Amino acid sequence: MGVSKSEFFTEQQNQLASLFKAMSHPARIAIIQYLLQVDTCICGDIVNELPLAQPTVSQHLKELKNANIIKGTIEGTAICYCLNPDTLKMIEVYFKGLTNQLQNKCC
Amino acid sequence: MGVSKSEFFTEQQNQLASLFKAMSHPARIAIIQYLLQVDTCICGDIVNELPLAQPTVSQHLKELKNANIIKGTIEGTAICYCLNPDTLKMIEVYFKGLTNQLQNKCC
DNA sequence: TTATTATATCGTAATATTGTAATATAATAA
DNA sequence: TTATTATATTACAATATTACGATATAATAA
Repeated sequence: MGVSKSEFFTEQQNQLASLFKAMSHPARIAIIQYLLQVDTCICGDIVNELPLAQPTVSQHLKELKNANIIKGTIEGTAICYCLNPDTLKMIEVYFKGLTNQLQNKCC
Repeated sequence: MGVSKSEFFTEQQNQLASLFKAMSHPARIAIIQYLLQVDTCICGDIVNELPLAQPTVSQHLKELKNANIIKGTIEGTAICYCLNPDTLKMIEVYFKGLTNQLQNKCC
């Protein structure tokens, strides 16, 4: 049916799934890595960095913004993009919790 | 077109994207959390833990197995499932690297 | 052998995602 | 005002995902 039965899962499970979905495309990973690589927020040359048409890149940026992985602020005609350290830190902490819990148990 | 242009991205970018895609559904997050919660590998009651039909759960388990997030070993008529600590550790390390790099820069 | 039980696969419907051309918007420049 | 430039939105085609009924497989039990 293509529809996730999200109502049967917890808020946290749905939120984590959305976050990972935002990172589940190589173009969006490439955007994250590019923003990490450059020294500062980058104003308006992300489209040129990717092998995709402008509307496609715009769509990917929108998904990353909706997931709070990046922030964009308007700067004249351009838009300055930045990673959101809080969200990335949150994911790191989640996986740290996972691996810590795993050490005690298992297989 | 519904087809990712994966050939234009690096191997690492595609691999990370696949890994996150495997975790981009609440049912698969629920499976991960359930395997973490129980003390040991769990043999054959994952279907009963989820609000989804057996073929659907089987499909989700297959995706997690393909992504190396869980391992399954046959145990008589049942299958014992376990988290794969290596993969989870790898993701944790990736995000640790991200947040470390972020501290020096930014916004 | 014939159940029974657990899991996988197939087929398919409903919906979501990806990508782009065309177009719109919004800020500044001439 | 009319360009120009940067980004967003719309519309749509191609493909992928999600879910499940029906069925297959595979191990054990009776």
